[in-house]
Amino acid sequence: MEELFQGVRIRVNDKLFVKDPESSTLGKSIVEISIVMMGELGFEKFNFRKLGERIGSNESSIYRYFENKHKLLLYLTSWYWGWMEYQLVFATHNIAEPKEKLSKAIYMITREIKEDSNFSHINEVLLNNIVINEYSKSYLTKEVDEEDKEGFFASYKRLAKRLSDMIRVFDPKYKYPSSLASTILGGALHQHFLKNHFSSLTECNDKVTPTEYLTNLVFNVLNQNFND
Amino acid sequence: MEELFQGVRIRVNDKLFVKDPESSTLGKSIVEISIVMMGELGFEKFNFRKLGERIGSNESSIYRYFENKHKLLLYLTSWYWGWMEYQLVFATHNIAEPKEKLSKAIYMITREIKEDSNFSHINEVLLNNIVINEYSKSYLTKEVDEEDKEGFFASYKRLAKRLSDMIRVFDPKYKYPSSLASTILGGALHQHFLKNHFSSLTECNDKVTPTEYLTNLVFNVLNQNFND
DNA sequence: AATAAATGATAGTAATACTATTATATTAGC
DNA sequence: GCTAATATAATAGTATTACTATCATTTATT
Repeated sequence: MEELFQGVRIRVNDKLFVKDPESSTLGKSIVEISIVMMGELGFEKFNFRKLGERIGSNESSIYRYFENKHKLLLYLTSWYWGWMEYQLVFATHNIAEPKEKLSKAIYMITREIKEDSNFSHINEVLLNNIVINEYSKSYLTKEVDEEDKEGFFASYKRLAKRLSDMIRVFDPKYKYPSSLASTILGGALHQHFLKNHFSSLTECNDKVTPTEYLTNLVFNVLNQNFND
Repeated sequence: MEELFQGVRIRVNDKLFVKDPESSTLGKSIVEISIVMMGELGFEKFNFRKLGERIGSNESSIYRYFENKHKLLLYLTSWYWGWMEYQLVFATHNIAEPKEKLSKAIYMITREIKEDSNFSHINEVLLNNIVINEYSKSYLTKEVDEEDKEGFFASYKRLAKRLSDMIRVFDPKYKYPSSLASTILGGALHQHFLKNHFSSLTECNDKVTPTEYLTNLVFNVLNQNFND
């Protein structure tokens, strides 16, 4: 799988940056190190001054790439969901059987990312943790509707659409494919968070994965005779 | 129901405040108006200076009640989950039949709060919206583990426990009662948010409620013969 | 009326989230 | 190899936030 990735670039809405960070060494290191630092400090304590110090660059130079840290978070998470969509499509495209296809999709979305694919300066393992801990902060804002109109959440929505389409194919009678897709996407992040911080609120742990829990959930919900 | 509430007070972990806001008029108006303003401005733009101006009081006086706005958010959401637990217990205590009991519990947790119970200075309709939009910010922090040890999330955990217990009673063989309870709690907030801001990601709307979706989900998941 | 407690007014600090300006380094075209 | 353009760095400055400290005044208690 790795080799094919070499030639692929994840597209991100270009309104999310002032200057494309992929277009220069500094830009790439802003993205690379912001992922490391946001993971270490959390979104609130992370800022451009600290990032500048760490990469040996000037705060003002970072502002030439990203308007502010909110936009940077949107960029990072958009990249992540775009990457996830690619992973999903790649992993499922040759599966014809609807159940197996959906099952694989759920696995791709709910698994813990454990190895960096190394095809770019972006570490997906670290980025996965940022998504778990910070993603909801990117849309739980007063600006969400405007930003949605600008297409800032497009990659997430595309992914959700693909998943709900697979649900529809598997069980055309099920009435809530979009809601279920959202529950899988949101629920996976939430279960990963709970297993790390609120273990009493979940059965998930080292042995029982969010994948296992959510796979069981989805296939018990779907294809029932009493979808009423 | 209303009348009984008159004599009840929702208890909140007293480490969440410096001085009990229930103990004075100023304290109550801090809580009351912070709910209004946090709803209007969102958590990020809300601050103690603006709150002080609005209630005609001094910023420094507010700091005598709450250390900072993060603690205030924890206070408000703890109150909400404590109130929700009370509502849940009250609404289900006389139901013996496990399915009906669980069904009622799901309704209580997932419904849209539409009327203020008027038994205090706290408007539950507005507070419900704050919980939908801001709750996750209260725990998606680097301090979550310490704060959990201090018991700041106790009321949420108690509620989750009650719900998972009802799931266990209804279907003792089901392997993920805690995870499912978390999914109901988190999923309900998420579906309400989606219906307001990302309608393409959910079937929920004015006609189809999150309650309907989640009730269907839970009873399809539970009591299956193939819980494997 | 005396005392304590609560609140208000004012000022000040350190950090954040930028913006603007100018200087210097790097790169690209000729 | 020189020139011009572009990118980055350095410095300074502003408005706002998130407080803390101090002292004055109001309100409640005995």
